[in-house]
Amino acid sequence: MTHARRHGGFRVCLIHGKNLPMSAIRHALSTKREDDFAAWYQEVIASADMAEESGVRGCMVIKPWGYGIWERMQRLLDDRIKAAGVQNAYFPLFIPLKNFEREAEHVDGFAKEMAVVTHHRLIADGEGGLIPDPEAKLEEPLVVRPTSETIIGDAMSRWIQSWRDLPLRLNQWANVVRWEMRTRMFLRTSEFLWQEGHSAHASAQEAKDETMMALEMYRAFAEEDVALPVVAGEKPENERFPGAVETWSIEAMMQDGKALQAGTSHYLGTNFAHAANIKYQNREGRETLAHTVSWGVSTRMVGGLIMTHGDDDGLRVPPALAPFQVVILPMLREKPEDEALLEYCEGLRAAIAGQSALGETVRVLLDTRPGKAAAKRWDWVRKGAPIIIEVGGRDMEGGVVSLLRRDRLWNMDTGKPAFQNPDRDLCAQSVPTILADMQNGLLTQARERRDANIRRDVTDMDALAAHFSRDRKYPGWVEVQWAKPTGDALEKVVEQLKELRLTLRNVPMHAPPADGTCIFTGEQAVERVFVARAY
RNA sequence: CGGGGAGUGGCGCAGCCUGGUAGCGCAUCUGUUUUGGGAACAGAGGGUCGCAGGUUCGAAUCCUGUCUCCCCGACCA
Repeated sequence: MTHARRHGGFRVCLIHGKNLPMSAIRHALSTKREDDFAAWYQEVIASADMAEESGVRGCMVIKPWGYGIWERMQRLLDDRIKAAGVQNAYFPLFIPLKNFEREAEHVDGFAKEMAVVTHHRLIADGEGGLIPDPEAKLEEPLVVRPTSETIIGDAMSRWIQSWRDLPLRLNQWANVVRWEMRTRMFLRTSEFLWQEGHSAHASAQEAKDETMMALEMYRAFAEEDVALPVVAGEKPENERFPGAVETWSIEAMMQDGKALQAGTSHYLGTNFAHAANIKYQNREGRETLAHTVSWGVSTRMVGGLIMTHGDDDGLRVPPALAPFQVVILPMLREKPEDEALLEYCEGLRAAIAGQSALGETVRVLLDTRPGKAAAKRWDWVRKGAPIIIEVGGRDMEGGVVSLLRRDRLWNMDTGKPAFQNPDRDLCAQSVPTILADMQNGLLTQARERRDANIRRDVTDMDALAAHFSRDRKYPGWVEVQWAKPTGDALEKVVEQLKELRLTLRNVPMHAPPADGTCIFTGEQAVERVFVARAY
């Protein structure tokens, strides 16, 4: 009985958030989350004008609104990276094939998904087409980078001679290519945009500290900027980055209960230093291998934002990331009185632009494109602009405006948009408060939803299988206790989970110590680990 | 890569089985009337039917190949 009730509770909690009178409301999207989450996700992207298919396998065109959100992420994360003392640099797109041959695990991990450049010229095929010129075959093929450990390692080996050269801490913003079997916009594309941090250190401890520094930076970025509650923890051995000694991640719960790995930080030990010959003379004059670290966050974070904050009316962009936080829509009539209205709106725009919210100048757009305000309103609702302000002649006469908060879109009594009508000047002053409240509210809402959908009382495999049975639409996550098996024993566990379409996510950092038995082996448990379906 | 589905104006689809001048809805443009709120009416523009071959007097339609997208798996920092 508890089960049935919980199940019902989960569905309401995961998708609706609140019990709205759904039937009375005409939503801005045609697909609801609870009806078809995957179709809903794609409709949000299309109707918010974020991205579209390109015709090139697995590659997308990121449109201004989607790219604007990514640029905001870049800005805020880059500020954090620089504040941590890491410097930006740029390394080549092409990596010599032989670089990958030096680290066995690394090549195993990536060989199956690499794009390779083999020719440097095209010639006519005699039938109106072009083919790679057989005469222009490269001596050594070039790999389009799937990640840059090996080429940055080359540079590090040249730049590091002495212990005085350490630590060397770099970051690059770049695109990478991984020839994935199955792609989904933003979540897994053949080409994606990211930042990759790379550092070399004198000691294992210092390198591990850097690994944790990056992980904590990601946690703060996710929660404070993206309003994405995450669990930071260590990945189990089988989920490690190829060639890493330790892989840490931040994991977020999407509204369908699946887990999304939203950022990773790897302690690479001396594996890559050995492969790339990153050595230095220590204070005693002895040649020593450096310890290296890498960490990355990608455009996948945009997908996580959509699946965390989107609703049945489209996207909701957290104010910190919104390219425009406030959009003003004058109700233009193509008549002489438009001029006075525009002047009134311009006054509002200037007043809002003079405000500062979340530590930055408020980003406000006065949308004067021709068209009806009501039609444009729904465009901005679907795009997820935090505050939409409509202004008509009657507002102007009364010295007020019509303000709509994207996080409180509907008046649940009337089933209509929940407009407020503040005084124009008070409205401008209240914008920073509203934006801060919304940023905070989105995080709180997502965190409560996540916490309500984590179970910690599952102690045997039958109960686990029941919890994740096929008729459970959105089962969320389960935190289990385990004996941390390794090698073949771990493989067996992974196989068991695979049959349930489940994966091990991570071992949360701040969990209470284990006090039970291992759900997989029955031995004394040593720690807790999250089990979930994953993207 | 395995199984399933689909590519036809910007978007969503019908037509294909049974070959014979390319259609519908939304969107767009123009005009009129409206308009405190996701307008109505009238008219108009826009497609070599994913691409390449083949069969045929004639191909969106039949055949072969190929590319792309979606779903389920497998795969996946």
